[in-house]
Amino acid sequence: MFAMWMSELSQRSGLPVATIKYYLREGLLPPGEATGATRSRYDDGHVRRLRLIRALVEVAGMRLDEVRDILAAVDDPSVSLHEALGSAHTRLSASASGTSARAPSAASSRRVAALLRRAGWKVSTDSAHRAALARALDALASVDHDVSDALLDAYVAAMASVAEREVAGAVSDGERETATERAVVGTLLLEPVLLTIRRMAQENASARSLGRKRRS
Amino acid sequence: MFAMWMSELSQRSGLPVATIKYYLREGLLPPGEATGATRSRYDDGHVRRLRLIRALVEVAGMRLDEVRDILAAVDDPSVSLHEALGSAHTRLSASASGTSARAPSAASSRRVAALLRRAGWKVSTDSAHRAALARALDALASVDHDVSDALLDAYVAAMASVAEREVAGAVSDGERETATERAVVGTLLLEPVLLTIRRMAQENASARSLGRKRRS
DNA sequence: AATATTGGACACTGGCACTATCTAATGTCA
DNA sequence: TGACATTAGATAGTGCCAGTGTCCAATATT
Repeated sequence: MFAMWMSELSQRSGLPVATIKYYLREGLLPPGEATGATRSRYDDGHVRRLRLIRALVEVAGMRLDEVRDILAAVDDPSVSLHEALGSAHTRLSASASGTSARAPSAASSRRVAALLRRAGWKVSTDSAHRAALARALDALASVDHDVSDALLDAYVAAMASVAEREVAGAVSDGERETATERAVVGTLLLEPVLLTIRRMAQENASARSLGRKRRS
Repeated sequence: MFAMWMSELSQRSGLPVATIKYYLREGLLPPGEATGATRSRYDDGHVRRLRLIRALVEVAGMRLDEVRDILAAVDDPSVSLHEALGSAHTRLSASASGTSARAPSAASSRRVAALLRRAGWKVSTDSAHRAALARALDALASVDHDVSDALLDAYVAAMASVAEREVAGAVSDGERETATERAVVGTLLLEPVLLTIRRMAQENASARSLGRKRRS
Protein backbone atom coordinates (compact mmCIF):
# COMPACT_ATOMS: atom_id res chain seq x y z
CA MET A 1 0.00 0.00 0.00
CA PHE A 2 1.89 2.95 -1.34
CA ALA A 3 0.74 6.10 0.46
CA MET A 4 0.91 9.46 -1.28
CA TRP A 5 -0.44 12.98 -1.33
CA MET A 6 -2.66 14.54 -3.91
CA SER A 7 0.14 15.85 -6.10
CA GLU A 8 1.68 12.43 -6.42
CA LEU A 9 -1.68 10.84 -7.10
CA SER A 10 -2.08 13.34 -9.90
CA GLN A 11 1.30 12.45 -11.35
CA ARG A 12 0.89 8.71 -11.07
CA SER A 13 -2.54 8.78 -12.66
CA GLY A 14 -1.67 11.38 -15.27
CA LEU A 15 -4.76 13.39 -14.40
CA PRO A 16 -4.86 17.06 -13.33
CA VAL A 17 -5.51 17.72 -9.67
CA ALA A 18 -8.67 19.61 -10.58
CA THR A 19 -10.05 16.56 -12.36
CA ILE A 20 -9.30 14.26 -9.44
CA LYS A 21 -11.06 16.68 -7.10
CA TYR A 22 -13.99 16.63 -9.47
CA TYR A 23 -14.13 12.82 -9.40
CA LEU A 24 -14.02 12.97 -5.59
CA ARG A 25 -16.91 15.42 -5.58
CA GLU A 26 -18.90 13.23 -7.95
CA GLY A 27 -18.35 10.15 -5.84
CA LEU A 28 -16.34 8.34 -8.48
CA LEU A 29 -13.25 8.14 -6.31
CA PRO A 30 -13.42 7.33 -2.59
CA PRO A 31 -11.91 10.04 -0.38
CA GLY A 32 -8.42 9.54 0.97
CA GLU A 33 -7.66 9.08 4.61
CA ALA A 34 -7.82 12.55 6.15
CA THR A 35 -4.77 13.36 8.25
CA GLY A 36 -5.92 16.87 9.15
CA ALA A 37 -8.15 19.55 7.80
CA THR A 38 -6.17 20.12 4.65
CA ARG A 39 -4.45 16.88 3.85
CA SER A 40 -5.40 13.33 2.94
CA ARG A 41 -3.39 10.25 2.12
CA TYR A 42 -4.16 8.25 -0.99
CA ASP A 43 -2.84 4.84 -1.94
CA ASP A 44 -2.32 2.76 -5.04
CA GLY A 45 -5.94 1.69 -4.84
CA HIS A 46 -6.79 5.24 -5.80
CA VAL A 47 -4.38 5.09 -8.70
CA ARG A 48 -5.97 1.88 -9.90
CA ARG A 49 -9.44 3.34 -9.53
CA LEU A 50 -8.51 6.38 -11.59
CA ARG A 51 -7.09 4.18 -14.33
CA LEU A 52 -10.30 2.18 -14.33
CA ILE A 53 -12.39 5.32 -14.59
CA ARG A 54 -10.39 6.60 -17.53
CA ALA A 55 -10.54 3.24 -19.28
CA LEU A 56 -14.31 3.07 -18.82
CA VAL A 57 -14.72 6.58 -20.19
CA GLU A 58 -12.23 6.48 -23.04
CA VAL A 59 -12.44 2.87 -24.16
CA ALA A 60 -15.97 1.86 -23.29
CA GLY A 61 -17.34 5.35 -24.04
CA MET A 62 -19.28 5.55 -20.81
CA ARG A 63 -20.53 8.70 -19.17
CA LEU A 64 -19.42 9.57 -15.68
CA ASP A 65 -22.78 8.88 -14.07
CA GLU A 66 -22.77 5.42 -15.62
CA VAL A 67 -19.23 4.90 -14.39
CA ARG A 68 -20.37 5.89 -10.92
CA ASP A 69 -23.14 3.31 -10.97
CA ILE A 70 -20.75 0.62 -12.12
CA LEU A 71 -18.19 1.48 -9.48
CA ALA A 72 -20.85 1.55 -6.79
CA ALA A 73 -21.79 -1.98 -7.79
CA VAL A 74 -18.14 -3.01 -7.78
CA ASP A 75 -17.75 -1.71 -4.24
CA ASP A 76 -21.09 -2.75 -2.82
CA PRO A 77 -21.66 -6.51 -3.06
CA SER A 78 -25.34 -6.09 -2.20
CA VAL A 79 -25.96 -4.72 -5.71
CA SER A 80 -26.00 -7.51 -8.23
CA LEU A 81 -23.51 -7.34 -11.03
CA HIS A 82 -26.21 -7.86 -13.60
CA GLU A 83 -28.29 -5.01 -12.28
CA ALA A 84 -25.32 -2.70 -12.62
CA LEU A 85 -24.42 -3.91 -16.07
CA GLY A 86 -28.04 -3.73 -17.11
CA SER A 87 -28.31 -0.10 -16.12
CA ALA A 88 -25.03 0.68 -17.81
CA HIS A 89 -26.32 -0.97 -20.91
CA THR A 90 -29.15 1.47 -21.31
CA ARG A 91 -26.62 3.86 -22.77
CA LEU A 92 -26.17 2.00 -26.02
CA SER A 93 -29.79 1.74 -26.94
CA ALA A 94 -32.19 4.60 -26.47
CA SER A 95 -31.69 7.09 -23.68
CA ALA A 96 -28.33 7.93 -25.16
CA SER A 97 -28.69 11.63 -24.53
CA GLY A 98 -32.04 12.53 -23.16
CA THR A 99 -34.15 10.63 -25.65
CA SER A 100 -36.84 9.08 -23.52
CA ALA A 101 -36.33 5.36 -23.96
CA ARG A 102 -39.46 4.28 -25.76
CA ALA A 103 -40.65 0.80 -25.13
CA PRO A 104 -39.80 -1.86 -27.70
CA SER A 105 -42.52 -3.21 -29.97
CA ALA A 106 -44.35 -6.30 -28.89
CA ALA A 107 -43.25 -8.08 -32.03
CA SER A 108 -39.57 -7.54 -31.33
CA SER A 109 -40.00 -8.51 -27.71
CA ARG A 110 -41.57 -11.75 -28.81
CA ARG A 111 -38.74 -12.32 -31.27
CA VAL A 112 -36.20 -11.88 -28.50
CA ALA A 113 -38.08 -14.31 -26.29
CA ALA A 114 -38.17 -16.84 -29.11
CA LEU A 115 -34.47 -16.37 -29.72
CA LEU A 116 -33.63 -17.05 -26.10
CA ARG A 117 -35.88 -20.07 -26.12
CA ARG A 118 -34.07 -21.48 -29.16
CA ALA A 119 -30.76 -20.79 -27.49
CA GLY A 120 -31.87 -22.37 -24.25
CA TRP A 121 -30.47 -19.41 -22.36
CA LYS A 122 -31.55 -18.41 -18.93
CA VAL A 123 -31.97 -14.64 -19.03
CA SER A 124 -34.20 -13.03 -16.44
CA THR A 125 -37.52 -11.86 -17.83
CA ASP A 126 -37.07 -8.30 -16.68
CA SER A 127 -33.46 -8.04 -17.75
CA ALA A 128 -32.62 -4.73 -19.39
CA HIS A 129 -30.92 -6.75 -22.10
CA ARG A 130 -34.18 -8.10 -23.47
CA ALA A 131 -35.59 -4.62 -23.96
CA ALA A 132 -32.30 -3.34 -25.32
CA LEU A 133 -32.15 -6.05 -27.95
CA ALA A 134 -35.79 -5.59 -28.91
CA ARG A 135 -35.27 -1.88 -29.32
CA ALA A 136 -32.19 -2.45 -31.46
CA LEU A 137 -34.24 -4.73 -33.70
CA ASP A 138 -36.92 -2.06 -33.95
CA ALA A 139 -34.34 0.48 -35.02
CA LEU A 140 -33.07 -1.85 -37.72
CA ALA A 141 -36.61 -2.36 -38.95
CA SER A 142 -37.21 1.38 -39.04
CA VAL A 143 -34.49 1.70 -41.65
CA ASP A 144 -35.75 -1.28 -43.69
CA HIS A 145 -32.97 -3.53 -42.57
CA ASP A 146 -34.71 -6.39 -40.88
CA VAL A 147 -32.40 -8.95 -39.41
CA SER A 148 -32.85 -12.60 -40.24
CA ASP A 149 -33.26 -15.18 -37.53
CA ALA A 150 -30.35 -16.97 -39.14
CA LEU A 151 -28.04 -14.05 -38.36
CA LEU A 152 -29.33 -13.71 -34.83
CA ASP A 153 -28.75 -17.41 -34.27
CA ALA A 154 -25.26 -17.01 -35.65
CA TYR A 155 -24.62 -14.25 -33.13
CA VAL A 156 -25.97 -16.42 -30.36
CA ALA A 157 -23.76 -19.32 -31.34
CA ALA A 158 -20.71 -17.09 -31.65
CA MET A 159 -21.26 -15.42 -28.30
CA ALA A 160 -22.02 -18.68 -26.56
CA SER A 161 -18.72 -20.13 -27.65
CA VAL A 162 -16.89 -16.97 -26.66
CA ALA A 163 -18.56 -16.56 -23.28
CA GLU A 164 -17.06 -19.81 -22.05
CA ARG A 165 -13.56 -18.67 -22.79
CA GLU A 166 -14.28 -15.29 -21.22
CA VAL A 167 -15.42 -16.91 -18.00
CA ALA A 168 -12.36 -19.14 -18.08
CA GLY A 169 -10.04 -16.17 -18.50
CA ALA A 170 -11.71 -14.31 -15.66
CA VAL A 171 -10.01 -16.44 -13.04
CA SER A 172 -6.58 -16.57 -14.59
CA ASP A 173 -4.29 -13.97 -13.07
CA GLY A 174 -3.81 -13.07 -9.43
CA GLU A 175 -6.46 -11.85 -7.06
CA ARG A 176 -5.43 -8.24 -6.77
CA GLU A 177 -8.85 -7.14 -7.88
CA THR A 178 -12.24 -8.18 -6.65
CA ALA A 179 -14.12 -10.72 -8.70
CA THR A 180 -16.75 -8.13 -9.50
CA GLU A 181 -14.26 -5.65 -10.83
CA ARG A 182 -12.78 -8.32 -13.07
CA ALA A 183 -16.23 -9.17 -14.35
CA VAL A 184 -17.00 -5.54 -15.09
CA VAL A 185 -13.74 -5.01 -16.86
CA GLY A 186 -14.21 -8.22 -18.77
CA THR A 187 -17.64 -7.23 -19.91
CA LEU A 188 -17.17 -3.57 -20.70
CA LEU A 189 -13.56 -3.14 -21.74
CA LEU A 190 -13.62 -6.15 -24.01
CA GLU A 191 -16.54 -4.78 -26.01
CA PRO A 192 -14.38 -2.50 -28.17
CA VAL A 193 -11.98 -5.39 -28.68
CA LEU A 194 -14.74 -7.60 -29.99
CA LEU A 195 -16.22 -4.82 -32.10
CA THR A 196 -12.90 -3.91 -33.66
CA ILE A 197 -12.19 -7.52 -34.51
CA ARG A 198 -15.63 -7.70 -36.11
CA ARG A 199 -14.86 -4.69 -38.27
CA MET A 200 -11.58 -6.23 -39.28
CA ALA A 201 -13.39 -9.42 -40.20
CA GLN A 202 -15.69 -7.37 -42.39
CA GLU A 203 -12.85 -5.44 -43.95
CA ASN A 204 -11.16 -8.74 -44.66
CA ALA A 205 -14.32 -10.29 -46.07
CA SER A 206 -15.12 -7.35 -48.29
CA ALA A 207 -11.53 -6.98 -49.49
CA ARG A 208 -11.63 -10.66 -50.37
CA SER A 209 -14.91 -10.48 -52.25
CA LEU A 210 -13.91 -7.27 -54.02
CA GLY A 211 -10.66 -8.98 -54.92
CA ARG A 212 -12.61 -11.78 -56.54
CA LYS A 213 -14.86 -9.41 -58.42
CA ARG A 214 -12.16 -7.03 -59.57
CA ARG A 215 -9.83 -9.70 -60.93
CA SER A 216 -8.98 -7.87 -64.20
CA MET B 1 -41.47 9.53 -54.67
CA PHE B 2 -43.84 11.04 -52.20
CA ALA B 3 -43.45 14.84 -52.24
CA MET B 4 -44.21 16.86 -49.15
CA TRP B 5 -43.59 20.12 -47.34
CA MET B 6 -41.59 20.67 -44.23
CA SER B 7 -44.47 20.20 -41.82
CA GLU B 8 -45.30 16.81 -43.25
CA LEU B 9 -41.66 15.78 -43.23
CA SER B 10 -41.64 16.67 -39.57
CA GLN B 11 -44.70 14.56 -38.88
CA ARG B 12 -43.55 11.56 -40.90
CA SER B 13 -40.14 11.55 -39.27
CA GLY B 14 -41.39 12.38 -35.80
CA LEU B 15 -38.81 15.13 -35.45
CA PRO B 16 -39.49 18.80 -34.67
CA VAL B 17 -39.16 21.23 -37.56
CA ALA B 18 -36.40 23.04 -35.69
CA THR B 19 -34.35 19.86 -35.49
CA ILE B 20 -34.77 19.11 -39.18
CA LYS B 21 -33.65 22.63 -40.01
CA TYR B 22 -30.65 22.06 -37.79
CA TYR B 23 -29.76 18.86 -39.66
CA LEU B 24 -30.09 20.74 -42.94
CA ARG B 25 -27.73 23.43 -41.68
CA GLU B 26 -25.24 20.82 -40.51
CA GLY B 27 -25.27 19.05 -43.84
CA LEU B 28 -26.77 15.85 -42.47
CA LEU B 29 -29.85 16.12 -44.62
CA PRO B 30 -29.70 17.21 -48.27
CA PRO B 31 -31.82 20.30 -49.00
CA GLY B 32 -35.21 19.84 -50.58
CA GLU B 33 -36.04 21.02 -54.05
CA ALA B 34 -36.63 24.76 -53.74
CA THR B 35 -39.89 25.85 -55.32
CA GLY B 36 -39.47 29.50 -54.38
CA ALA B 37 -37.74 31.61 -51.82
CA THR B 38 -39.63 30.23 -48.86
CA ARG B 39 -40.65 26.74 -49.81
CA SER B 40 -39.00 23.44 -50.65
CA ARG B 41 -40.30 20.04 -51.52
CA TYR B 42 -39.01 16.97 -49.69
CA ASP B 43 -39.58 13.33 -50.54
CA ASP B 44 -39.54 9.98 -48.83
CA GLY B 45 -35.80 9.84 -49.32
CA HIS B 46 -35.63 12.61 -46.76
CA VAL B 47 -37.82 10.62 -44.40
CA ARG B 48 -35.57 7.60 -44.77
CA ARG B 49 -32.50 9.70 -44.23
CA LEU B 50 -33.89 11.16 -41.04
CA ARG B 51 -34.72 7.72 -39.73
CA LEU B 52 -31.17 6.60 -40.50
CA ILE B 53 -29.73 9.59 -38.68
CA ARG B 54 -31.80 8.91 -35.59
CA ALA B 55 -30.89 5.23 -35.64
CA LEU B 56 -27.20 6.04 -35.94
CA VAL B 57 -27.42 8.50 -33.05
CA GLU B 58 -29.70 6.58 -30.72
CA VAL B 59 -28.74 3.00 -31.42
CA ALA B 60 -25.12 3.22 -32.48
CA GLY B 61 -24.42 6.13 -30.12
CA MET B 62 -22.71 8.22 -32.78
CA ARG B 63 -22.18 11.95 -32.66
CA LEU B 64 -23.62 14.11 -35.39
CA ASP B 65 -20.26 14.94 -36.96
CA GLU B 66 -19.54 11.23 -37.24
CA VAL B 67 -22.96 10.66 -38.74
CA ARG B 68 -22.23 13.38 -41.27
CA ASP B 69 -18.99 11.69 -42.30
CA ILE B 70 -20.75 8.36 -42.67
CA LEU B 71 -23.56 9.85 -44.72
CA ALA B 72 -21.10 11.69 -46.92
CA ALA B 73 -19.45 8.37 -47.65
CA VAL B 74 -22.81 6.78 -48.34
CA ASP B 75 -23.62 9.50 -50.86
CA ASP B 76 -20.21 9.93 -52.43
CA PRO B 77 -18.91 6.72 -53.94
CA SER B 78 -15.42 8.20 -54.31
CA VAL B 79 -14.93 7.85 -50.57
CA SER B 80 -14.21 4.27 -49.64
CA LEU B 81 -16.55 2.60 -47.22
CA HIS B 82 -13.66 1.49 -45.07
CA GLU B 83 -12.27 4.97 -44.78
CA ALA B 84 -15.61 6.21 -43.54
CA LEU B 85 -16.07 3.36 -41.11
CA GLY B 86 -12.51 3.75 -39.94
CA SER B 87 -13.02 7.39 -39.10
CA ALA B 88 -16.29 6.59 -37.40
CA HIS B 89 -14.52 3.96 -35.38
CA THR B 90 -12.17 6.43 -33.80
CA ARG B 91 -15.04 7.31 -31.50
CA LEU B 92 -14.98 4.10 -29.53
CA SER B 93 -11.35 4.18 -28.63
CA ALA B 94 -9.62 7.34 -27.52
CA SER B 95 -10.73 10.66 -28.94
CA ALA B 96 -14.12 10.03 -27.42
CA SER B 97 -14.46 13.55 -26.12
CA GLY B 98 -11.41 15.64 -26.76
CA THR B 99 -8.81 13.25 -25.44
CA SER B 100 -5.99 13.47 -27.93
CA ALA B 101 -5.79 9.95 -29.31
CA ARG B 102 -2.41 8.79 -28.11
CA ALA B 103 -0.60 6.27 -30.18
CA PRO B 104 -0.82 2.62 -29.18
CA SER B 105 2.20 0.91 -27.67
CA ALA B 106 4.56 -0.89 -30.00
CA ALA B 107 3.98 -4.13 -28.12
CA SER B 108 0.22 -4.04 -28.66
CA SER B 109 0.65 -3.08 -32.30
CA ARG B 110 2.88 -6.10 -32.77
CA ARG B 111 0.32 -8.28 -31.02
CA VAL B 112 -2.37 -7.10 -33.38
CA ALA B 113 -0.17 -7.77 -36.37
CA ALA B 114 0.55 -11.27 -35.08
CA LEU B 115 -3.14 -11.87 -34.49
CA LEU B 116 -4.01 -10.90 -38.04
CA ARG B 117 -1.20 -13.07 -39.34
CA ARG B 118 -2.55 -16.07 -37.44
CA ALA B 119 -6.03 -15.34 -38.73
CA GLY B 120 -4.78 -14.95 -42.27
CA TRP B 121 -6.83 -11.78 -42.59
CA LYS B 122 -6.12 -9.09 -45.10
CA VAL B 123 -6.45 -5.81 -43.21
CA SER B 124 -4.69 -2.77 -44.61
CA THR B 125 -1.61 -1.79 -42.65
CA ASP B 126 -2.80 1.74 -42.01
CA SER B 127 -6.34 0.75 -41.14
CA ALA B 128 -7.74 2.65 -38.18
CA HIS B 129 -8.88 -0.68 -36.82
CA ARG B 130 -5.35 -1.86 -36.10
CA ALA B 131 -4.61 1.17 -33.97
CA ALA B 132 -8.02 1.00 -32.31
CA LEU B 133 -7.50 -2.61 -31.29
CA ALA B 134 -3.97 -1.96 -30.06
CA ARG B 135 -5.19 0.95 -27.96
CA ALA B 136 -7.98 -1.14 -26.50
CA LEU B 137 -5.43 -3.77 -25.50
CA ASP B 138 -3.29 -1.08 -23.90
CA ALA B 139 -6.28 0.10 -21.88
CA LEU B 140 -6.93 -3.43 -20.67
CA ALA B 141 -3.30 -3.76 -19.65
CA SER B 142 -3.44 -0.47 -17.78
CA VAL B 143 -6.03 -1.97 -15.45
CA ASP B 144 -4.11 -5.23 -15.02
CA HIS B 145 -6.46 -7.18 -17.20
CA ASP B 146 -4.27 -8.49 -19.96
CA VAL B 147 -6.12 -10.47 -22.57
CA SER B 148 -4.92 -13.91 -23.53
CA ASP B 149 -4.15 -14.78 -27.12
CA ALA B 150 -6.57 -17.63 -26.69
CA LEU B 151 -9.45 -15.23 -26.09
CA LEU B 152 -8.43 -13.00 -28.99
CA ASP B 153 -8.29 -16.03 -31.26
CA ALA B 154 -11.72 -17.03 -30.02
CA TYR B 155 -13.02 -13.58 -30.96
CA VAL B 156 -11.42 -13.88 -34.36
CA ALA B 157 -12.97 -17.27 -34.97
CA ALA B 158 -16.38 -16.10 -33.79
CA MET B 159 -16.33 -12.97 -35.93
CA ALA B 160 -15.03 -14.81 -38.97
CA SER B 161 -17.94 -17.21 -38.84
CA VAL B 162 -20.38 -14.37 -38.31
CA ALA B 163 -18.98 -12.11 -41.03
CA GLU B 164 -19.91 -14.64 -43.70
CA ARG B 165 -23.53 -14.68 -42.69
CA GLU B 166 -23.53 -10.90 -42.45
CA VAL B 167 -22.27 -10.56 -45.99
CA ALA B 168 -24.84 -13.10 -47.12
CA GLY B 169 -27.67 -11.17 -45.50
CA ALA B 170 -26.47 -7.92 -47.03
CA VAL B 171 -27.84 -8.84 -50.45
CA SER B 172 -31.13 -10.33 -49.34
CA ASP B 173 -33.92 -7.81 -49.54
CA GLY B 174 -34.77 -5.41 -52.36
CA GLU B 175 -32.54 -2.70 -53.72
CA ARG B 176 -34.29 0.31 -52.29
CA GLU B 177 -31.09 1.39 -50.64
CA THR B 178 -27.62 1.74 -52.04
CA ALA B 179 -25.18 -1.05 -51.34
CA THR B 180 -23.08 1.30 -49.28
CA GLU B 181 -25.96 2.30 -47.08
CA ARG B 182 -26.75 -1.33 -46.43
CA ALA B 183 -23.15 -1.99 -45.51
CA VAL B 184 -23.07 0.95 -43.13
CA VAL B 185 -26.28 -0.08 -41.48
CA GLY B 186 -25.10 -3.66 -41.29
CA THR B 187 -21.87 -2.67 -39.65
CA LEU B 188 -23.01 0.02 -37.25
CA LEU B 189 -26.58 -0.82 -36.32
CA LEU B 190 -25.82 -4.47 -35.72
CA GLU B 191 -23.14 -3.65 -33.18
CA PRO B 192 -25.60 -3.13 -30.31
CA VAL B 193 -27.36 -6.33 -31.34
CA LEU B 194 -24.16 -8.31 -31.09
CA LEU B 195 -23.15 -6.63 -27.84
CA THR B 196 -26.49 -7.25 -26.21
CA ILE B 197 -26.44 -10.88 -27.19
CA ARG B 198 -22.96 -11.11 -25.71
CA ARG B 199 -24.21 -9.70 -22.42
CA MET B 200 -27.07 -12.15 -22.42
CA ALA B 201 -24.62 -14.96 -23.04
CA GLN B 202 -22.64 -13.79 -20.03
CA GLU B 203 -25.73 -13.45 -17.88
CA ASN B 204 -26.70 -16.94 -18.89
CA ALA B 205 -23.23 -18.32 -18.25
CA SER B 206 -22.90 -16.68 -14.87
CA ALA B 207 -26.41 -17.69 -13.79
CA ARG B 208 -25.52 -21.22 -14.79
CA SER B 209 -22.23 -21.30 -12.92
CA LEU B 210 -23.73 -19.62 -9.87
CA GLY B 211 -26.47 -22.21 -10.01
CA ARG B 212 -23.88 -24.98 -9.88
CA LYS B 213 -22.03 -23.36 -6.99
CA ARG B 214 -25.07 -22.46 -4.96
CA ARG B 215 -26.75 -25.86 -5.24
CA SER B 216 -27.61 -26.11 -1.54
C1' DA C 1 8.77 33.02 9.79
C1' DA C 2 8.35 32.41 4.85
C1' DT C 3 6.76 29.48 1.36
C1' DA C 4 4.22 25.67 -0.76
C1' DT C 5 0.42 22.44 -0.79
C1' DT C 6 -4.14 20.98 0.14
C1' DG C 7 -9.30 20.46 0.96
C1' DG C 8 -13.43 22.49 0.11
C1' DA C 9 -16.60 25.71 -1.99
C1' DC C 10 -18.04 27.99 -5.96
C1' DA C 11 -17.89 30.05 -10.44
C1' DC C 12 -16.66 29.61 -15.09
C1' DT C 13 -15.65 27.36 -19.73
C1' DG C 14 -16.19 24.86 -24.12
C1' DG C 15 -18.48 21.46 -26.83
C1' DC C 16 -22.64 19.32 -28.31
C1' DA C 17 -27.32 19.01 -29.79
C1' DC C 18 -30.77 21.10 -30.09
C1' DT C 19 -34.71 25.11 -29.46
C1' DA C 20 -36.54 29.64 -29.94
C1' DT C 21 -37.27 33.93 -32.13
C1' DC C 22 -37.47 36.94 -35.96
C1' DT C 23 -38.04 38.51 -40.77
C1' DA C 24 -39.43 38.53 -45.28
C1' DA C 25 -41.36 35.96 -48.76
C1' DT C 26 -44.88 33.06 -50.17
C1' DG C 27 -48.95 29.82 -50.26
C1' DT C 28 -53.92 29.14 -49.28
C1' DC C 29 -58.53 29.89 -48.54
C1' DA C 30 -62.68 32.79 -48.05
C1' DT D 1 -58.24 40.44 -53.14
C1' DG D 2 -57.17 40.26 -48.59
C1' DA D 3 -56.46 37.84 -44.07
C1' DC D 4 -53.96 34.18 -42.24
C1' DA D 5 -50.66 30.30 -41.98
C1' DT D 6 -46.30 28.36 -43.40
C1' DT D 7 -41.61 28.44 -44.53
C1' DA D 8 -36.38 29.37 -45.55
C1' DG D 9 -32.76 31.42 -43.58
C1' DA D 10 -30.23 33.85 -40.00
C1' DT D 11 -29.10 34.48 -35.33
C1' DA D 12 -29.36 33.86 -30.52
C1' DG D 13 -30.34 31.16 -26.49
C1' DT D 14 -30.84 26.65 -23.64
C1' DG D 15 -29.51 22.54 -20.97
C1' DC D 16 -26.33 19.05 -20.10
C1' DC D 17 -21.77 17.23 -19.58
C1' DA D 18 -17.10 17.15 -18.12
C1' DG D 19 -14.11 19.38 -16.66
C1' DT D 20 -11.07 24.10 -15.22
C1' DG D 21 -9.96 28.08 -12.57
C1' DT D 22 -9.92 30.84 -8.60
C1' DC D 23 -10.06 31.70 -3.63
C1' DC D 24 -9.52 30.90 1.11
C1' DA D 25 -8.15 29.12 5.29
C1' DA D 26 -5.60 25.47 7.31
C1' DT D 27 -1.66 23.03 7.50
C1' DA D 28 3.29 21.13 6.11
C1' DT D 29 7.98 22.12 4.97
C1' DT D 30 12.25 24.56 5.16
